[in-house]
Amino acid sequence: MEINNYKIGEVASKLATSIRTIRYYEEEGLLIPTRTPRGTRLYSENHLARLHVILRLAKLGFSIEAIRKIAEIRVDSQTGDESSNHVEHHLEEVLNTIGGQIKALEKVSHEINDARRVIAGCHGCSNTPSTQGCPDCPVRKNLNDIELLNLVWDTE
Amino acid sequence: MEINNYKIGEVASKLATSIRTIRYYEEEGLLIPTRTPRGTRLYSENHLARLHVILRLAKLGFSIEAIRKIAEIRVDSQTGDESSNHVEHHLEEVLNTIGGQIKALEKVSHEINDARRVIAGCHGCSNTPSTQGCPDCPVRKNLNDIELLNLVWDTE
DNA sequence: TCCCTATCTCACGTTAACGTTACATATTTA
DNA sequence: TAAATATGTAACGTTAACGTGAGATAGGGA
Repeated sequence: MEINNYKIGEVASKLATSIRTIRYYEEEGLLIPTRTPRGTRLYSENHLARLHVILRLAKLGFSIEAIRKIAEIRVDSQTGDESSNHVEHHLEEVLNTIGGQIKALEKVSHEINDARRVIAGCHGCSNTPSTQGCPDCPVRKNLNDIELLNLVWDTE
Repeated sequence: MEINNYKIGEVASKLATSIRTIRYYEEEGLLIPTRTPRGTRLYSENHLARLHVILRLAKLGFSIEAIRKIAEIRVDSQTGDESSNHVEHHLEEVLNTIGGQIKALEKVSHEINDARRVIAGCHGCSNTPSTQGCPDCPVRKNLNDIELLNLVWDTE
């Protein structure tokens, strides 16, 4: 079915990654190409699609191990009900982790926005705890509500 | 104002991190404690709040360098308009990056759910491209719509 | 066929973010 | 005050995810 085969150099430039990375994923068992009789690696369109997913996940911070476990869904889901439940459980975990990550990122995002606004309203003083010239400093007043401000505020 | 001071061991257990990590952040200039005359590190409540933010960001994948740059907001926002604009620009970048990360994570999350559903509807066949026994295999039919399925599908 | 670029397989190098002794003080507890 | 813990500095070790040559074929165009 698939007619096109690509050599590793083409694959690398097509997906904007490095040859070493592709070979590394092969060492890790994530992407096994076919070979010419002489040993040159050949990648099909399927390989490209698979590699694209791997790169997406890697960029999001998934480790090789985590990607490998996600890839094992099919295998395990075919080997009886118990292991199938095990896989379902693992997937739930993954989804929960991702969900938590999203929540945490949204929180940080909001805090950065809030912090920016508060700081903008404090052009006069120097924003240090020892400052006496700005007793109602908005930064200090929001330290408890906007946790990220503690990073901006000088440590005592 | 702040009365409580904590030694490094207390801080580590309070924030569920390691002593080495705290000292490492100090080496990196992110969290500078005061010292007793003899040299023992002392951390105030402010230090704790600051460390908590650092740990949150680190857990989200922010590098030390990225955290440092966020912490520099205050400093730079006080040094004239040009650098202030520079900081604003950097913050926009950070927010865009976070936003993109959130979108990408949501996409993966949806794909995992979709993939799970599709695979569940394919208990019979072996899910490999060479399978002839399942010509209408739902996995193959969704390979283009649900990119993550390419990771689950055996590579040709 | 000659030449040049691409690929191959080792195998050592690199960076971030800590972990892990080792050995010397400091502090706390019995 | 002695013993048990905690903390200090210094420095080498560790892991993941590649980067970077070295030296030897392979493949494609003039």
